[in-house]
Amino acid sequence: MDNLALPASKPTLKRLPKFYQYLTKLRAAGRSNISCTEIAREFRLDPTQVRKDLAITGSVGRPRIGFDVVTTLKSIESYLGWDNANDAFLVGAGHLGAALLGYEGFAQNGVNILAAFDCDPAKIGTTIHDKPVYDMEKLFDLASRMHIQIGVLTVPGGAAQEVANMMVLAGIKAIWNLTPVWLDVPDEIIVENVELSASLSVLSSRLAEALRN
Amino acid sequence: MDNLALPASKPTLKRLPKFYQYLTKLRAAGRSNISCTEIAREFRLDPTQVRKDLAITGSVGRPRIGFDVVTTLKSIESYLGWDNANDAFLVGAGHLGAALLGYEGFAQNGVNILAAFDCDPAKIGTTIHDKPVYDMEKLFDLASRMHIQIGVLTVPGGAAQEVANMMVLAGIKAIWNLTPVWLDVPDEIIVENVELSASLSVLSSRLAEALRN
DNA sequence: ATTAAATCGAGAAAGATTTATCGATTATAT
DNA sequence: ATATAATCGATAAATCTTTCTCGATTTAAT
Repeated sequence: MDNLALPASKPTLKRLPKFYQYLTKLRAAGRSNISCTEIAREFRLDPTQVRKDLAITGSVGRPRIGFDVVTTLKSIESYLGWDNANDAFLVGAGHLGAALLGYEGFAQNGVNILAAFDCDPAKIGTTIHDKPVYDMEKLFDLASRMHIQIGVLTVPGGAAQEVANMMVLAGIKAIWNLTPVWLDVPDEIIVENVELSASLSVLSSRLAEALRN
Repeated sequence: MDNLALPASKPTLKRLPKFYQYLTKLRAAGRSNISCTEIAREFRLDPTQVRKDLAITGSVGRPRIGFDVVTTLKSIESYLGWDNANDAFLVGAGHLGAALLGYEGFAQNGVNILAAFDCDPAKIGTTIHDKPVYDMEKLFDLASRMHIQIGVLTVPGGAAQEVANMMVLAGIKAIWNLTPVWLDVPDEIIVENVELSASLSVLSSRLAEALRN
């Protein structure tokens, strides 16, 4: 398992999980192989694009046959690092946090949420979707002692930077940021922003434009 | 109000709301103007990029002074169509749906959620964050009669396509899709996908790569 | 066995986005 | 008043991403 792993562009990284999900469905339906052409049709992409994306994961296809479904699933899993999951803490057990605690996508994406943290006494000590909710105060201590690598940030915007700082101090390497706040963290910390506001804005302005014409 | 509105690229459309949020903070702090250089520093972007983005909205700056905060906020609002909000229905009042019903970002982004729909009898008839929850059965009827333009999709993946079809039939023009499912809808329907899974996957694979080195 | 059709992989071309360059403008300091 | 430094706007260059082209490969049909 040498894992030379070519670097993929962000767009590629975003398409691969979609292919994965689609391939999973195919496997369940008993399909043993699939062509790039067909995957491309499903997602309205260019077949070459799909081929290039899959090539990065190390998958190889055969003319007239396509790609083996099971092998390709394994290639994607391995390329994306889903085969050895990283432990994560979630901070902010509000509605969004609770939604994410019940999100089955974590396990599938190589992320293993161990616990949630909040400062609301009503939530501390309870469990949400079987995950314990601890006092915010314990975050630093637990995260550093358990060598947690990923932090999921679902606190209100006002607290985001402060919590992020704490995560960094506690040794967390990557932050999945679901707040609308741009986080100021050291360069070596990986931050992925889920910009709900930005996405909504794209929708609303595209609609506004469509309605003008 | 001629609104010739130059078309913006998607990246631009995603950056503008960030600038907006930042400018809002500046306004609250009493700042009257800001340079592209400073905005760029805040978001680690190229100053020219920021200038181009703002230029699209019609904002003009002055050398040595920068952009007027209040005027620029107005330009962005107007460019993104936030000044005349579109009505929306949300379908799927689970945790994620509930989180979004309480999300103050909608109003700010030109989207006005009027109601939620669900098929769970325990939820039907209640309100969540002051929004009524109606029976799914009523979606088509209400959406078509009220000329709802935006649908927010937070149902489980398995129901996504079916609900999307119903939205389209009811005359909805734009779908904000928070399910991991790729929706097959007519070309003229605007779909914005919030790919939680994809975003998480980017995080986890970037972390996997960082840990390899 | 031969032909035809589908698909692959590699590389070139096109398109989109970001970054760099440069002259013009304007507040601030001398 | 003049010089200086910051910033703007426009254009050009560079980079990144997607799409196109084409020869090679492989199954299925004749």
